[in-house]
Amino acid sequence: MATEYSISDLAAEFDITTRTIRFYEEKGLLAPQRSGNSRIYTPAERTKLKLILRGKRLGFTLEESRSIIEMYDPEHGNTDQLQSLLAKIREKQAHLEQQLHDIEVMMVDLGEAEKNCLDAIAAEEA
Amino acid sequence: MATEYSISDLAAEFDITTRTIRFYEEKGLLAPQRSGNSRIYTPAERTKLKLILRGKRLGFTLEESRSIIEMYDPEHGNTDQLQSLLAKIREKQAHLEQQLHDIEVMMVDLGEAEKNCLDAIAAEEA
DNA sequence: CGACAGGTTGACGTTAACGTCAACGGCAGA
DNA sequence: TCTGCCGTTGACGTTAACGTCAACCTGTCG
Repeated sequence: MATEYSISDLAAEFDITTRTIRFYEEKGLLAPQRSGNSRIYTPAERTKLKLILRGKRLGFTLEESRSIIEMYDPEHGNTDQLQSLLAKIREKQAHLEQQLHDIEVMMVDLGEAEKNCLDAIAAEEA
Repeated sequence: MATEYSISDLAAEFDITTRTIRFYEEKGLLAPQRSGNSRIYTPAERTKLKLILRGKRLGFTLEESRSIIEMYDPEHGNTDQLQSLLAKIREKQAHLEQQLHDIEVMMVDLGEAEKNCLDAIAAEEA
C-alpha cells in the first residue's frame, strides 16, 4: 500500500507507457505533484487513472472520462452546476444501460455461434 | 419489411452518413449487390451493418466487428479454422464479461455520485 | 429541354490518442 | 569520473474512422 508512485510505477502496474500517462496530463485528466522535475502520483491520481482506463475499456473518449472524473470530486458549485452534473450522470447511466443491452444480445449471439461451431467440429470428426 | 434497401435508406434508418456505409464497404465489412451503378442492400447486409454499429457502441474496432460478422456466416472450413473461430468467440466473450464487470462497478459509482449530488442540491435549498 | 434529386468514384482533410525521436538533467554504482 | 538508468520537454509521425469536396452519371418531373 504505497502512498505515492512514480510514473513508471503506474505504467508498469497498468501496462501502459509513460507517454500515455503524460498525454493524459496534457489533456488535463491528471495533475500529479512534482518532486523537483519528476512527477509524483498520489493514490487519488492513481484512482483517476483507473477511471480513465475503465472508461477506455467501455469505449469512452477521454473527454467523457474527464467528465466522469469530475463527478467524483464535485466542485461544490451552485445548484445550476449541480443540476448539470446530475444530467451528465444520468446521461452516462443511460449510455451504460444501452451497453448492457448490447452486451446481453451479443452474448446470446456468441453463444449460438459457439454452439454452431462446436457442432461443425463434431460433424467434421465423425 | 422491405427486401432491399438503398444506401440512403440505411443511412436514414441508422442515422449515419452514406460516406460511412461506403467506408465500411471499402474495408470489406459490407458487400452490397449492384443495380447498374447503384448499391442494393439485402436484409443480410443490413444485419451486418447493425452488428457493426452495435460493435461501435461497445468500443470495438472495425476489425473486431469484422471478425464478429465472420462468426455469423462460417466458411465451413476445416477443423483448424473452426478451432480458431472458436477461440475468437471465446475471446469476445471474455471481452464482454470484462465490460459487464466494468459497467457494474461504474453503475454503483454513478449511483453514489447521483446521491451525493442530490444531497448537495437539497442542502443548497435548505 | 432543363434542372434537380439521387447515385458514383477518387482525392484530400481532420480528429483522437497516442508512438517515436532528439536533446537534455540528475543520481547511484563501479 | 564515467556509465547507465530514469526522468523531463518539445516536435513530429501515425492510425482509425470517417468528413468534405469535386467531378461525374442517371432517371424523372414539369
